[in-house]
Amino acid sequence: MIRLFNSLTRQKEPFEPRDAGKAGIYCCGPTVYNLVHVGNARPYVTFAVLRSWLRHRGLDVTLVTNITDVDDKIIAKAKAAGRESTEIAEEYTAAYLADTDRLGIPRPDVEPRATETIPEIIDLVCQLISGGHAYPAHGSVYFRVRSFDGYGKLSKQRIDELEEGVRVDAEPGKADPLDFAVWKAAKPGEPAWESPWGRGRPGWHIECSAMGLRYLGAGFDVHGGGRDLIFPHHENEIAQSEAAGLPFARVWMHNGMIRSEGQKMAKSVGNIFLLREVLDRYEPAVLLTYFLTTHYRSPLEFSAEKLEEAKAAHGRLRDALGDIDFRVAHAARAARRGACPDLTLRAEAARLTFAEHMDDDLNTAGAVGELFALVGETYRYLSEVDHGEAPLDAEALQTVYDVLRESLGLLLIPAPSAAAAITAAGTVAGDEALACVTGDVALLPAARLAGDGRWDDVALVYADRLGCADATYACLLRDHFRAQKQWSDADRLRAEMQEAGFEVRDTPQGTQVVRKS
RNA sequence: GGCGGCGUAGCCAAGUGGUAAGGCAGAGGUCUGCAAAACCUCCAUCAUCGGUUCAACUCCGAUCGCCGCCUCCA
Repeated sequence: MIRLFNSLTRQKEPFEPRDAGKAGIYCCGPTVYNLVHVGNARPYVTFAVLRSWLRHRGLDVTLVTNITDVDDKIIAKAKAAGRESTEIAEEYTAAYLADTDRLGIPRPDVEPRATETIPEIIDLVCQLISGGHAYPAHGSVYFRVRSFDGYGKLSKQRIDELEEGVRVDAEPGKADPLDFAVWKAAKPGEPAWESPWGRGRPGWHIECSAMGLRYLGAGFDVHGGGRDLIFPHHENEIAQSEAAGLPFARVWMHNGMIRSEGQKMAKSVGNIFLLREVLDRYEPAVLLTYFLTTHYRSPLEFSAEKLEEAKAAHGRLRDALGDIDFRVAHAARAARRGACPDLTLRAEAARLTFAEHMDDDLNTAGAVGELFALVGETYRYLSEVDHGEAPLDAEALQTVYDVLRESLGLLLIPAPSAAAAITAAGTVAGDEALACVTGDVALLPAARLAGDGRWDDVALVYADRLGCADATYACLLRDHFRAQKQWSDADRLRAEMQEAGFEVRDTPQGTQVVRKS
């Protein structure tokens, strides 16, 4: 049973989709007036993983993430730059798509634009007016907060208390300072659409109501976004939709804030790190590991140290995958082979525990922890195998490998494929290795050059091989040198391989390489 | 002032009414031609103070500290 923490009720609840077997999720997307920063990216990752998990659980999931491409901030930015606001919107929409694509997570199923939803927005405003929940004034239309009994049910605020804290300058047409615009009259030069109230544009909030209802229908399953959107954004979305007679989202999920130097990462604070800058320095898998090793509702500190930690942590998982694959490939060389039912059971147990964590309000941190626990136990077992205390069970190892790989896949963390991560040194050694190496026409000169100590030329030959992610021949040659105790040659070759982007490890089964990340 | 959240080892971070997963870092050791990886050992009584209970870190209350929202904000 999947349980999700619902911000509306402040507790975990069993997830019961509106339509059996389906799930509709709406995740607040960007207002396109700036580049995406790390904090912005957290919900995108969170809800992509939620979709992934729900699909794994057999649900037909639709994830909608809006792109708000008409808004005061876009207009302000355009004015400041002396450009058209549509131009700004297009530029940052493209940047948003490009940057999030680099994260490597699959796109939402629907990515609607506010500007493509104007008719629905106008319809919604009309309904609100006819129901007495909104009123036109000076070409704008305002939502009458006090007309909706449920106002404040998400943020747990009482209207009277909000009233005291109002800091916004009262706009001339507003009947109540808390009322908010669902439609804004356009000033000259601003983007505008014809409406019953004159030319104008949607207010902030209304576009999400319209798009959520349009693509997922009334009473859809999950609405998500950053915790900072609870008020007023999400509160207002609820008010606008439900006052119009359309039940809105049934479960609200809010991710915690990313912090930098102890404060929320925000443009206004000025402590942002752009997603693209981070991705220039770290591969997506590292950033995803960083995000997912903390529960989505907890605040998360962002720093270089944290990323380095995530890199190291991810490295252990990646290495484990490579090591296990290597062992399976070289199972034939194990001193003793046989069944190890305990390891198989352990792997299956990990699969279940992983699932339990994921079912429990998407506890990715606990789930990843279980993966690490499995890795630790597998290494312990492997160490026993090396000491002759246990037989090598290639099938059990394969099961571990599969569990790790599948699990990472469900978390959308890229795991290197077996072929790319590791290339086995083959099943020959000593003279056989040399025969194998020299038997390869392309490598024949390399071996000779190596024999003559012409390492630069050898490197050139290997560059081709290594470039295509295949270090098999280099491994064979190195095994040969090691078998002949030609240590300086072996060391030199290792250096070349490392330079070509591989980590090199010596094992009883031969030279093992792992592509560096 | 109102609403909400958090406080677990050097750092990060899961978790539970019955005596604390995991990661990073650190110390020592094993393996190893060297290296790397790995393995072994060591490293917390869960902010503080009360209360409930056979039993609490986990429930309740108070205190202290930090953070978020109430204005744009993922």
